[in-house]
Amino acid sequence: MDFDTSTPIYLQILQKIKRNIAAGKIAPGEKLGSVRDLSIEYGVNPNTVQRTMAALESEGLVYAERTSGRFVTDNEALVAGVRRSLIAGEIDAFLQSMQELGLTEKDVIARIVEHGPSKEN
Amino acid sequence: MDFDTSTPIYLQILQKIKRNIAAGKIAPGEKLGSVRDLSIEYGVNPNTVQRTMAALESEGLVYAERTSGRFVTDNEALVAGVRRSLIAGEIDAFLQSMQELGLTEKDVIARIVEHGPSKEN
DNA sequence: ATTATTGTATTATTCACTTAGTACAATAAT
DNA sequence: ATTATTGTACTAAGTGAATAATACAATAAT
Repeated sequence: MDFDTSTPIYLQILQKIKRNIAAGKIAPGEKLGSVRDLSIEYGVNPNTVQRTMAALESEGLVYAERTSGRFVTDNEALVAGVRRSLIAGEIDAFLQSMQELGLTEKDVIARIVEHGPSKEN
Repeated sequence: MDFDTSTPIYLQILQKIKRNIAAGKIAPGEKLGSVRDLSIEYGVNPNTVQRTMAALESEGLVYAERTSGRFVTDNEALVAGVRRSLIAGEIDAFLQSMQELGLTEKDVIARIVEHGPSKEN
């Protein structure tokens, strides 16, 4: 994984995992890699991953079991809420940004349309 | 101005000014506030503003004149290019993010459409 | 010529993030 | 019982960002 030097690594990992949970890429109840394994996977210090996990736990998105490992919450309502929150927040920020740069919502929609119909799922 | 603790302040100021230039809020050739004044306006150390300005200069967006102050470049083509680049980059990032969260471009457009017309909520 | 304003440079200090290394605690697996 | 794997805690060191406090350099205004 490639990190942006202008944002703390533990936050970048946090956001990545958070988005994966919100998107369902990591399902509720699913087990995460161990702190040690993830630190290797991300190429960072185990302490950094530990910090990420502490933050994710304080949000209630994951929980630790002493020696079994760490798991995504089973609270699907919470996950759904996080997803909605992420989407709403990003849309707001995006539209405001486009407006500041002089684009109306019509302009934005036109740009998205011509952006190229991507493959359907 | 309120800063995000997770990104260097000098970069946040950089992006804000850069966007203002791209949006034409600060016109080509227009004078910027002095380092000292801006540091007060933003509530940060003059050194921090100085660092921002050094970065903006390395991008060619502003230039300094010894005692007159600092000005936005007269190169309108450069400014226009920066604007296009910002817009294109943000649209790409936004659409990719929405796709990751499970929204198609149609979904996104629908959300944008229902976003604007309803100022009442 | 003097003054004020501007950009610029320098040194020191504090703080958060990151890494490194080590150790301990709990429990599933053997 | 022992071992391995997991989460967790701790100390030390290095780095970049931000602040604070000065000082110097250049020139427009007076």
